[in-house]
Amino acid sequence: MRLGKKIRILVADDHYIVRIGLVSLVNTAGDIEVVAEAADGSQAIELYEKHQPDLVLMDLRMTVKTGIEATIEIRRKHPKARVLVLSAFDGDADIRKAFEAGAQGYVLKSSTGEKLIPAIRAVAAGERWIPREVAHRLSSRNSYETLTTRELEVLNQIAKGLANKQIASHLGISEYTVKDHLKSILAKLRVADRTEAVSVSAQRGIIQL
Amino acid sequence: MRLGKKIRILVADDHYIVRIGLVSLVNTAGDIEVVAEAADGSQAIELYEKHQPDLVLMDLRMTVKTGIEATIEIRRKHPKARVLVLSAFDGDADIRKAFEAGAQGYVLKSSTGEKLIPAIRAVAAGERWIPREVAHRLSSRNSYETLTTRELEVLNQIAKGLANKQIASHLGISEYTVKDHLKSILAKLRVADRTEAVSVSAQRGIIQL
DNA sequence: TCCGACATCCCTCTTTGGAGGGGGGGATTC
DNA sequence: GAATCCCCCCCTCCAAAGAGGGATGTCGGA
Repeated sequence: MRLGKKIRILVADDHYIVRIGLVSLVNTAGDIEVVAEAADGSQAIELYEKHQPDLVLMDLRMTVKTGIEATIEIRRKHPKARVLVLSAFDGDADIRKAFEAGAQGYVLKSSTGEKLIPAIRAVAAGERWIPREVAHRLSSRNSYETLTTRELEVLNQIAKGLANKQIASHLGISEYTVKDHLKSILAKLRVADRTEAVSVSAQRGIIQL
Repeated sequence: MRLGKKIRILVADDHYIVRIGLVSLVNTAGDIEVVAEAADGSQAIELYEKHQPDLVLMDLRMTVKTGIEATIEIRRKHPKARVLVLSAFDGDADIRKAFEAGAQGYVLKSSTGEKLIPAIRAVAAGERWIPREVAHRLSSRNSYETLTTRELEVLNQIAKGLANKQIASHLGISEYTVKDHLKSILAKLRVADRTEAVSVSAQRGIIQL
C-alpha cells in the first residue's frame, strides 16, 4: 500500500461538512485518496459506476436513497465492491442491515481518525472490520428477534397513528390479523404497547420516523 | 476582519469527522481559526470558559449535555457569547429551541462552505443568521403551538410506553389530569393518538427518543 | 380588575387495545 | 413426513384510550 497505487475511495454522505472532514482526514494518510463525493444514495450508485473506486465510505441515512439501498444495488451489480459504512447511529438494526446489504465494515462517526484510517485500509484489502463497540451492539442484543416483513408493514402504519382497523383495510386483511401481528411485534420487541414499540424500533433503527 | 485578528471559534460536535471538516473548511477562509474542539456539551462549556472564543459553532444533539443546554449555560454566564448552531436536523422545535436558548444563527449540516463561512462571519460580527430553508421551517408551521412543560413531561412518559395511570402516579396527579394533558397534546400536534404524537414530536425535535 | 393560559380534578360514554385462547394453509427445512 | 415459520382468520374479555362535557384555583399581563 505504501508505494504504488493509492486506495481510491468514494465518499457518500449528505452532510457537506462530513465529506470535507473525510477528505482532509484521508489526505493525512497518504495512501488513500477520495476520487468522488456523493451527497445521496443515488449519486453514490452513479459515481461508483463512473469511478469504480476500491472502496465506498457510506453513510446510512441519506435522502433520495438510503445507504442501505445504495449498498445493495452497488453490491448487486459489482459483487466485488467494498463498502465501509460510516454511521452516526449505533442501533443494532442499522448495523445488521448494513452487513446484510453487503457492507464489510461499520464505523461510528464519533470514532477518531486513528480508528477510521485502519478501517479503510482493512476493508479495502478485503477484510471485515467491526469495532468492539459495534460488535457489542449486536451481541448484547443476543436475543434479538427479527420482525417479519408483514410485521414491519404493520409497525410502520402504527407509527403513522393508524388504528388497527385502518391498517387492516389498508393491507386488505382482517383486523384480527393486524392484532395478531401487533401481538408478535410487542412480544419480539419486549415492549408494553404500540407506542413504546414505535419509540424502541425507531431508536434501534428498525423503522425510520 | 481581513487584517489583524482572526475570528476565534470553538467547535462543539460529538462527531470527530465533523470537527475535522469544520477545522479544514475554516482554514480555507483565512480570517477564521478554531481555537478549541469540544466533543460534548459539558466540554463546550468548559472550553468556552477557558478560551473565550468569539463564536461557538454548536451541534445540537450531543451526549452528556445537549447543544441547547450548553448554549443556555454559556449565554447565562456570558451574555455576549455568540453561538451559531450547526445541526443535521431541521425540525421546527429544534430551531425554535436554539434561538430561545440564545443562539444567533442556525445552519444545516448539509449546507455548503460558501454558505457556512458567511454565517460564521455574520454571527461573529453580531448579526443574526437564518437561512431561507431554516426560516421556512418556522413560518410554514405558523400555526405551531407550543407544548407546556407539563405536557412535555406527559409526552415523554408516553413515549416510554407508560399508561395514563402509571404516568399519573409518577407525576403524583390524577389520571384525569393526565388524560387532559394528553387531549391538549393531541390537539396541538394535530394527531390521532398517542402513538402518532410520539412519532410526530420526535420528527419535529420536540422530544428525543 | 378582568382575561387568558396553565394546571388540576371530575364524570360519562364509546371505541380501541391488548391478552389469551382457538384454528387453517402454504412454504421450507431437516 | 414431521417440524417450523409465516400469514391469515376467529372469538371473548377486560382494561385502556380518547371524545365531550363541567369545574376550580393560580398567576401574570393588558
